[in-house]
Amino acid sequence: MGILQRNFYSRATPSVAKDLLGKILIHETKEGLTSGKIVETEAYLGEHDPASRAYRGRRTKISDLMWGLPGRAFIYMVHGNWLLNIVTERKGKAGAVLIRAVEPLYGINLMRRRRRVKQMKALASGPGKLTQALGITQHDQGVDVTSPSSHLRIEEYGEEEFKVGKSHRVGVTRDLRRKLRFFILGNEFVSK
DNA sequence: AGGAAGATCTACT
DNA sequence: GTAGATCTTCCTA
Repeated sequence: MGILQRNFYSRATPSVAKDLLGKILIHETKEGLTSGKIVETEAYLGEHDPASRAYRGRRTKISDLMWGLPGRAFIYMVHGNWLLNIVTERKGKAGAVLIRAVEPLYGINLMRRRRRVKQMKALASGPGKLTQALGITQHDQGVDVTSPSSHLRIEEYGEEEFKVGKSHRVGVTRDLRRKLRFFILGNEFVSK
């Protein structure tokens, strides 16, 4: 129980992606606290992954984070949506896990207000939806999710049995042969 | 300047 | 269930 330590993130990216399933993502703002159980993730590898921001070692102001300290938030905008990733691998090696969907736990009324949708299922069942629901923006760029004092952090949950499903990543123009999307089988908050 | 980007919503068949 | 419009930043020309 408790918060996930840095050594959790300082491992091979696909393992981190799979092991983040069932953990709790928490975000605190002035409006209140919201949290959800992670039910879907994707692994983005380093230099050899054409879908990765680190492809061919391409460094920009924000992709630089991917080579940095594991366990920090890495956020970027795609089609008008903020997407939340967590940096993986040891410092100096690029990698990140995209959080694609969470099952709402606390602050559901606040999420409803932010998202303006009726269906619970539509609250956070997608990478752009969950950042809206939890109020995550570029303002959280680089935040250390392993720190108990962070307003954005990830904690362990109780023991829980579930089966992990795998597939190719969603929406990427050039994917790898390997299946790098992970999700909790049968969970209704998975994006598709 | 202009286009690309791990997406989402709407309005239909 | 699917196609199409629209979303907003950042990066490259």
